[in-house]
Amino acid sequence: MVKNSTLRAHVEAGILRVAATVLAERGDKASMADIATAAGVARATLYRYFPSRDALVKALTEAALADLHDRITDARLDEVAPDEAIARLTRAVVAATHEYRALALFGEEHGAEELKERLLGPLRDQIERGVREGRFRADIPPDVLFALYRGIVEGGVSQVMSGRLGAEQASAAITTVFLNGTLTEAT
Amino acid sequence: MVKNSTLRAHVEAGILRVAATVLAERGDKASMADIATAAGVARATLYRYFPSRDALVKALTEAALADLHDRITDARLDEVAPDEAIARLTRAVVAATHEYRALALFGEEHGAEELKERLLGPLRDQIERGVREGRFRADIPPDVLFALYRGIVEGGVSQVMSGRLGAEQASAAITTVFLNGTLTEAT
Amino acid sequence: MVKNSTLRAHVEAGILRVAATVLAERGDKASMADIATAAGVARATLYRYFPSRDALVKALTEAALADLHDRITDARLDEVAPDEAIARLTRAVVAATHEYRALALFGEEHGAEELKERLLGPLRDQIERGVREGRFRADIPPDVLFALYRGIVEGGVSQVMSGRLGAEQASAAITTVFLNGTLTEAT
Amino acid sequence: MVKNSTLRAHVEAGILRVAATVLAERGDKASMADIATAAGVARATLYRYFPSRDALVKALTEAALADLHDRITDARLDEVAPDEAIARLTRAVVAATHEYRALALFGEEHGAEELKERLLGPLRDQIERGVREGRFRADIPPDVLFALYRGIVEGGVSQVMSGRLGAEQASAAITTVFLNGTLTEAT
DNA sequence: TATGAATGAGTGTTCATTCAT
DNA sequence: GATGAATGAACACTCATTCAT
Repeated sequence: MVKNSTLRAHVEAGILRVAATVLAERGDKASMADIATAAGVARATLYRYFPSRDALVKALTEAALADLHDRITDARLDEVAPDEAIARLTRAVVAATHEYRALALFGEEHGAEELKERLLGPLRDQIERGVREGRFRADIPPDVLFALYRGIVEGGVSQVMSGRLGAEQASAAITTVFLNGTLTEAT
Repeated sequence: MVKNSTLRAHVEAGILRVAATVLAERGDKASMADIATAAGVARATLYRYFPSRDALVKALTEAALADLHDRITDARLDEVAPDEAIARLTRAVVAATHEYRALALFGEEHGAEELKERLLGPLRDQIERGVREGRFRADIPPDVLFALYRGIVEGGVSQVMSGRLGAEQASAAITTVFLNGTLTEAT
Repeated sequence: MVKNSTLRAHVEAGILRVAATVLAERGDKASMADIATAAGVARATLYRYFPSRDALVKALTEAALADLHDRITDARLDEVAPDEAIARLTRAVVAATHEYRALALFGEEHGAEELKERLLGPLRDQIERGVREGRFRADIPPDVLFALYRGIVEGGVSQVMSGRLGAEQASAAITTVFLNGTLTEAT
Repeated sequence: MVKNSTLRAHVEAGILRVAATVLAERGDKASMADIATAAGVARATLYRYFPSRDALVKALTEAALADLHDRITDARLDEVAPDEAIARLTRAVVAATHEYRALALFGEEHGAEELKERLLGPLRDQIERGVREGRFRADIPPDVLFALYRGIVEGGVSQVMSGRLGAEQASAAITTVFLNGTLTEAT
């Protein structure tokens, strides 16, 4: 049954989608029962697809990161200036995060370290490049810039997730505030 | 024993300090046992001081917010321009947050709503004032600016808490990035 | 599986039976762990069937009272003289109490007030009827007679539960002592 | 300090009195804290007088039984007929039980076995004597008569404790029902 | 001596996970 | 393959009891 693996993949993806939503809504205190119910399956069935809570979370993380990976790869970051690269990255991250409600991905929690590094890397790289090329201010260490950027992104995504902002608007706001700050010309 | 109440207050404060650290580190999954152990007391003793988990969290929230309240009051925000006000607020928030590891304060979770509003209010106010007075860009709604600001602050504080940055440095970075962005003049 | 609900009901009833015994033996200090162990299930399983201690006690109460209700209804009390009614009631109460070890039912403790009233009512009624009809002594208020009757029944049931007496013997003893006292004719 | 032991005895007696009340009201679920508070002393002080819960209960039991013992001794049971003996015993038991709220004394629970036996003995003895002498019905075993008697007494005492009946009335009702039953002559 | 403080051993309850159908 | 049932390992909280002042 060639179809089997495909079917299973579909169910898996569906569960992951639901799980992402539930975890985003109820936070880490969402129980497996909550997720199973929301997904319309029995708890034991949920365990058939993901043999443990960790496995589920890891799968969720990987899916989100894979999605993000694709978007970043598509962005051809090296072909544009660092600020445009930041703009593209921001759009990619906002879109992926919104898609998977996976805000927490940036945290230290869950496995998938290699994958995560593969993704956080480009972000870091672009900022470092910008500093190196003199486009970004050098008075703040790149690490800090990166941390602040992550913060802004989380703030912007939270606006998207609460429905107060569209993904495009949020991306623009994040990008422009990070790049240009909030003051008017007069500064 | 006049000292008694003071002594108790000291122990209480000590436990709160430890609890703040533990909760910041392990998150909501830190158990009362964890906190008690970290504080060097038996679980039952912890319950002597805070009769329930909620009471502990609430006390923690209130202590942190009261601390922050004092700092903000001291800052005389209305007597300076919005950007200087932001600078002072940032310093106050970073210091208080670092002191109490109370990152979560900005979240929606725990009670103490009135107090929290009393504190989030000034932040919001300053941003709105800045927009109104033409110091801050008007192309991004104040709400969004506020959310992004919250995000940057969280990012900066995380740097402080991990020891990679001093409070003063972090405050400066947060402020300057929020106000001026990351691009060099050439933009 | 039509059987499923029935099976669950059987298990429930079994647990209730055991719980009644344990609670009767160890009193209110019997823990849920005690009950679960006695029932041969894990504590968590006990909670599957009765989500809280209160729920268990309430279910137990209701089962016993329902049983007693049936027996009393079957007794057609109004069709016989008060003393025969007392005899029948006594047999019903002894049997039901023995069955469910539910001595405590007569206490004030647990919910199921309406049901309880439906059951204590007939007892009270028969005694009052007996007094009204001149069959029972009028020099003792019906309330008191009722209280004494309850006491005798509890005494008799304790004999049954400790195995020193059969239900039928106990019922007869209770009835005859209550109705005729312990003195020989000569009185 | 000769007075010391006397003073201590007074405090002890006072605590016992309060403890009897509290235990009667709240049952076995009354905590040491409850008792200490009701007695107006700190928990630790309560423990100074009674080094454990069991010790307190045992002391309470012994006090009640000693009181009862005195009353029974005063009753000169052997000098009167069994039915009069029952009447006197009933008055003694009701009074003592009411005094100490010590209904539970008849139970199997707490130590003080020898003392208890010294007291339950006379009750049993009188009933057996009554049977032997042909005053009490012989168709019910003395053990059972005794159990039923205990039940009636408990029922009557509960009326006294709830204030619905005076001790004298209750004693009379208990005695006459036990001896003569509830039916009118016509039986 | 009297007491506030500290604590170990439970209790009720929940939840992730396994098993039998 | 899907599910209801069962369970062990926590967790929040309580209480009888001990200790230091």
